[in-house]
Amino acid sequence: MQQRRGGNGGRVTISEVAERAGVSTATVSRVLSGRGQVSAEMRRRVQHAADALGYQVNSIARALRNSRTDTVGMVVPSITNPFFTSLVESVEHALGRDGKELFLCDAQSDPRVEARRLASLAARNVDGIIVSPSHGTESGPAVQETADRLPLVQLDRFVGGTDTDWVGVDDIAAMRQVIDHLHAGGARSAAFAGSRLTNSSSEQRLEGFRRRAADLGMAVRDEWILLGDYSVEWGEAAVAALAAAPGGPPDAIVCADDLIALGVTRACRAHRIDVPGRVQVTGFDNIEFARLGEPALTTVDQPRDRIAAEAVRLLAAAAGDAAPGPRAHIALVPRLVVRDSTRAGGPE
Amino acid sequence: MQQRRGGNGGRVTISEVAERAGVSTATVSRVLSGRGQVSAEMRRRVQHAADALGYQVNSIARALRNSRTDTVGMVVPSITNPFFTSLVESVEHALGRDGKELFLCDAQSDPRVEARRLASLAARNVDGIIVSPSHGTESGPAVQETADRLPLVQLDRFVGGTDTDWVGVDDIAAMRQVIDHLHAGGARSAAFAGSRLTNSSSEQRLEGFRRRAADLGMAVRDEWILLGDYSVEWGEAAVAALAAAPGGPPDAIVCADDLIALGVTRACRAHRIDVPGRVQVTGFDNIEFARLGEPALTTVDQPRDRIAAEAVRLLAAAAGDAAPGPRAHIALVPRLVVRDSTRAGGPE
DNA sequence: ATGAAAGCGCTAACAT
DNA sequence: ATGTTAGCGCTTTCAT
Repeated sequence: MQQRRGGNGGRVTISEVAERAGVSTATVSRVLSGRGQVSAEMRRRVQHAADALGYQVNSIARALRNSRTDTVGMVVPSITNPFFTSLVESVEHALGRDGKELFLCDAQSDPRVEARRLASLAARNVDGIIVSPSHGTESGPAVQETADRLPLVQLDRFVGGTDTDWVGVDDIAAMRQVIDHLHAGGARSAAFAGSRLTNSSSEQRLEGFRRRAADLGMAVRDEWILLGDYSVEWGEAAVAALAAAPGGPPDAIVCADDLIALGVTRACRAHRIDVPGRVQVTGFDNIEFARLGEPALTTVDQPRDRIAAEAVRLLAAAAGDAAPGPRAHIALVPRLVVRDSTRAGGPE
Repeated sequence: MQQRRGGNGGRVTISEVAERAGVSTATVSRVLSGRGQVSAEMRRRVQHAADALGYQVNSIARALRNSRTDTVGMVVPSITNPFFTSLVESVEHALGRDGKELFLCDAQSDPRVEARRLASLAARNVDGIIVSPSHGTESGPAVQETADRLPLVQLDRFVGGTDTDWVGVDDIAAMRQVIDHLHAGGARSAAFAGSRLTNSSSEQRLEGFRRRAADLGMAVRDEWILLGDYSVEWGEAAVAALAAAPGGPPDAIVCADDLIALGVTRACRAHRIDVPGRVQVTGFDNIEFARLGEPALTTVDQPRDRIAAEAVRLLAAAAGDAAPGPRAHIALVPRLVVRDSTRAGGPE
């Protein structure tokens, strides 16, 4: 076992390797970083010495020198939200193909924490930042400041008043599919359970819901627009409110994400409201647990791998350019996944 | 808006601040890092210049100089497993109190990926590493090598043949509680649905299950020990196997984690096996979704905040010491959470 | 109290 | 093809 020494953690440096191999540090560097011309013999000797000494690069030193870290930072609103973790997984895969690593931070749904995380990622010289802003307006300043310093792309959510790349889904189009499906299943009135309008997903989804419901002449009462947060608890609370109202709940409850929908279906069971018989319910995101609900959730599947790939591509492009180039806003159209919480069968 | 320049991302350095304030870089450093004696006047001037220029430390440079990064690395087997994400959340909180940040990596349940992540964390000079090893034996070499270089504590899972600190739960004691509860509910035979024995949690939990079931004279047939992976799918598959066997499933199915248990209860619904009437089911971890199962899961609640706090404490202690000191293995006794997937009511 | 200067480990001109 | 050397941005002796 190796003994820990010095402030360095007892790390072997290239000069030790150089000394042992009887060459200069430059040669060692050339061999180990694989750049420049070195003879086979030198290469062998250096490699041997490095192995014998158990040399590992110090990427801090390398980063200082290169001002590149091969690391991308990512900030998500909540690491316990399964949608974001699967998005993280997709991003990691996309990054892996470029030999980059991910430095993940949790904003704890708090713009102040988020601002700290962004600053600290910038201080650590990450090569780029992927952020899903936790707040629709308050996240703005920190996101913009960060974007002014290094490549940044917003993912899924978007914060107003910022000028950056963005990749996400077309919430309006998604909601159109949802409402059409519900309507085909016989729904003539609908409620919306979302989060307080502090982020773009929620806003856009509500907007899409309103628009298409109006198009189809579906009844949407003001007291059926229920805004809380992205959580199971909130879904449960929403049903309690809906059930208590005179006339009972509408024909459908459209949820802004699957967590809420899971809470809604659970509460419906508790309140003995048949789903989808009495009320149809839809989610959004298609997290793994969506299919486990009772009944399994009809929901909108987000193309996470594609979203992640586009984000990584934009970042790489931005890193290459000297000048900031024009911004891209990429909205992918998601797909409706029909399960058992809605009455299947369209017009045909 | 600021323009990006140079290889540096156009960052302001202390020499620019020094020049503007008309002082030396040493003074700037003293002011900004809050160390050393500086007159109030100087402090003011430097602070002013730094603000005007929008100075932010370059933590790469600082880290190279200090060989300290105030960052802790964490590696988990799977970032999509809700148990690990909530553990991450707890660790972040604990770290936040020390002003440290977390660099989170996903091992994708693959010891080779895990080894790469560990090496890369070490290369980035994190101050310590918290790892939940993905494999019971194959994770060994990489974990030990890393532990030889810097403070490391294993969390939750433990890999054999390593000499490091560890914090987790007492799986044997936990299983004892589970089996006693099941037995009190009338179970006289039991199956175990876990993961292949490639990690300590699974091994220990099976061991605890076997021991206590034997103590109480519960029937445990070999074909009732079902080992797959920690996933909902595996839980579903396990029930299919159990239901197909002559005589049908045993009185209880003990699961090594909640994901498996969620799959088990779901499959029981599909197979019209009443839970807890015909079969009692238990989970492990108490993830958020455990209470959402149908029926809600009886499970073992892991004291995540406590586990995280102990881990951070051990890391801090190790960072302080020059010599490696004796190892600590801290096993916390978890608490059984009784819900609807078991027949409640103990002996009394 | 302040400044000059060395150096953390690495890489890339620039020599040879 | 290989070596010499000058820094990347910061902190910290050591002088003054």
